[in-house]
Amino acid sequence: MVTISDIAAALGVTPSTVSRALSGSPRVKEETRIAVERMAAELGYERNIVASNLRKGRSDIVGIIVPRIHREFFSNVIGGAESILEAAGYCVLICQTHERFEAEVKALRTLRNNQVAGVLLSHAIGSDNGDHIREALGDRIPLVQFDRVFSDLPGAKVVSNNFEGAYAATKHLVEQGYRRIGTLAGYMNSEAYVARLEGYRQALRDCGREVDESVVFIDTIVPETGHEACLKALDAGCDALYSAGDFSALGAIEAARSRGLRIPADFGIVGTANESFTALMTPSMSSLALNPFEMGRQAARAFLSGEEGTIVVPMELKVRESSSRMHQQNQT
Amino acid sequence: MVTISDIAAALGVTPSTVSRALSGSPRVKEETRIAVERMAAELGYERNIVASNLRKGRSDIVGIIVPRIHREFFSNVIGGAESILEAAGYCVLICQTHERFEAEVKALRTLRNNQVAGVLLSHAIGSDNGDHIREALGDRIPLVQFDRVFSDLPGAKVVSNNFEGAYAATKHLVEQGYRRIGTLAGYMNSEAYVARLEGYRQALRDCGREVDESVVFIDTIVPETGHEACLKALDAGCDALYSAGDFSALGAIEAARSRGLRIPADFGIVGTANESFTALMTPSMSSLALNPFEMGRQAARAFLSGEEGTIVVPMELKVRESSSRMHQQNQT
DNA sequence: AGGAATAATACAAACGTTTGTACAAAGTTC
DNA sequence: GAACTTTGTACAAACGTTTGTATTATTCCT
Repeated sequence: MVTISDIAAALGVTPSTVSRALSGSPRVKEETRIAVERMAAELGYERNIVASNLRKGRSDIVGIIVPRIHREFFSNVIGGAESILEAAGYCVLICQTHERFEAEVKALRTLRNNQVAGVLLSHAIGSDNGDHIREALGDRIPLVQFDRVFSDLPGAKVVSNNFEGAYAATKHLVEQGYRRIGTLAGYMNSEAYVARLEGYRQALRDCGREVDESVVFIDTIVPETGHEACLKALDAGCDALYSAGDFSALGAIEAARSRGLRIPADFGIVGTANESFTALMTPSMSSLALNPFEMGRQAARAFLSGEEGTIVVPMELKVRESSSRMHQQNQT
Repeated sequence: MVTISDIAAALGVTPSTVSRALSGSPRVKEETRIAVERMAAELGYERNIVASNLRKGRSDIVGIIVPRIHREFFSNVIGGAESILEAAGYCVLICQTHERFEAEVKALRTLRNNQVAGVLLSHAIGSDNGDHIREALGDRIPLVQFDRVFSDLPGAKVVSNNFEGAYAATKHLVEQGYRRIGTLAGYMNSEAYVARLEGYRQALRDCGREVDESVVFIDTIVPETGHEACLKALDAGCDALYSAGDFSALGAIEAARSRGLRIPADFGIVGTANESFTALMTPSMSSLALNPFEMGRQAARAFLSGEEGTIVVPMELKVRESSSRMHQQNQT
């Protein structure tokens, strides 16, 4: 491996001059800089990033911690973040938590020990506060949270307008003429789900419906729990559900069908996340779309700019067959 | 930050002893090791990985280069690899190429400059040979290729049994009574697609059909190109297609429907990759399933073991509605 | 031209770890 | 008990870069 010392020796200057020349310091003469650059190219020099990082105390790596990389939402966030960070000269280190608190702690430690320049994080369901995050990162490593955020942590946050989105989805179900609308609410230690639940409640109130907590089903996130909760909802007289996730909605649809109900005539549902299968299944599933790619981009930009605010990325209600009782044709 | 020197000072030993104690060298007394470990814990010491990497000349980072992280196949490979590597104490640096040669070169350089311990790679469509890979990695950084491999490069390779899989898929279409079976063959600079095409051809021959190259459509990989190619295939009298990708198959189904054909009665299709939407759409799409998670695991294991062979991960034909003309009920 | 101000470079110390070699103390052998 | 091995530590250099300070060369002014 050729080092700056090799270049320095070849040119009869010192390594420090070479270093400054290569990093464009104004303290080296234009002429010298050109000579250094030419020699570097000739010798095939490439900066040893590890040594550079050691000296500078930080790296050009940005860590991203997500529950599961193969979830469509998260892989798109990562894709969006990467597109910005890569252009800014950073690279991306991915860690998965599999929704487990311990894995999140370990990932944070790994990133800190690698002296990452920053961390983009969507916390595990298993974490119910951000103390471990604050402790692991200290105040030297900037943090940007996205989607699932702890609002008491410092740093930028990128979220969807969950309240407004769930509000719109619920109102849509009301407008479609469904009588009794329950919700599959997800995990209550995530503020995103809490906000969606609030949006659901507010929409019902604003439409003159009463909010019946007996048809609010929490901890529903996978098809199995969605299925189970839907059966209870049907028993409680529901003819529609707003689901805070698409996978639980999938389970709910199965459940409704197992009772012989027609969708959307007898039973309506709107999911959340706009997973790609929602548009392709039959009946196609209405879903409250997140914008993961844009969230990733915003998170990366927030890291780069160092600004601390909360960025809201709007959601969009995709009305499809599963909730279109009134022959609306605004299918997406 | 507390360093080994701090520990050494606190204990009245030297940093070298602390270093050896912490890495479990037999050259330090059990007693000393315990004292060091206790003091390290007390002071909250954590090894500076960057410094360690610099000294050792390599890091505990494994780079993974994929065309697109948000493609289900690749994100699952990454998930599989990560599950093995994480347990072995490595972490994972992800780079995307977006199918572009230049981006692949840049990613390789980034990884090399970060002194990664190894690289797992599925090359971009835009790369038609592996010279840049060999050059970038030299013989110091081990390479494991998966899915899309250049067979002339050294190092382990993890592939699907593309030939046998495509053979089975094509034979299945024959057995379902389709008369004229074309193929959407994908990109011919990827050996995986070449092998699938060969499997398709061999199956037809073995079934006593003649291979008609005019219904072999290459460079079909997205819905749009699949759609277009399918129209041509229909014009050429095809009543079935084996598609080397699911997305092109999706476009093909649209195309067949646009001609008023019923699926699978008038037109049959089998895709490849078993993307999650294939099972959920209507009619559900038969697909030749890859096993990306397992491929990722195998690639990671190959890196860890350092063995050089080719590992074949079997594909599985998922027969669903889009090719089930004969009332077979082996739906998955 | 002599001195001050400025520009360009050299020097040297870090960053925190690992590891080859040297060294001292303890244990073994005859 | 002297010579020799074994065991445990200390010493010091190295990994390649960055950066504060010192030094030399150049320019500018009166």
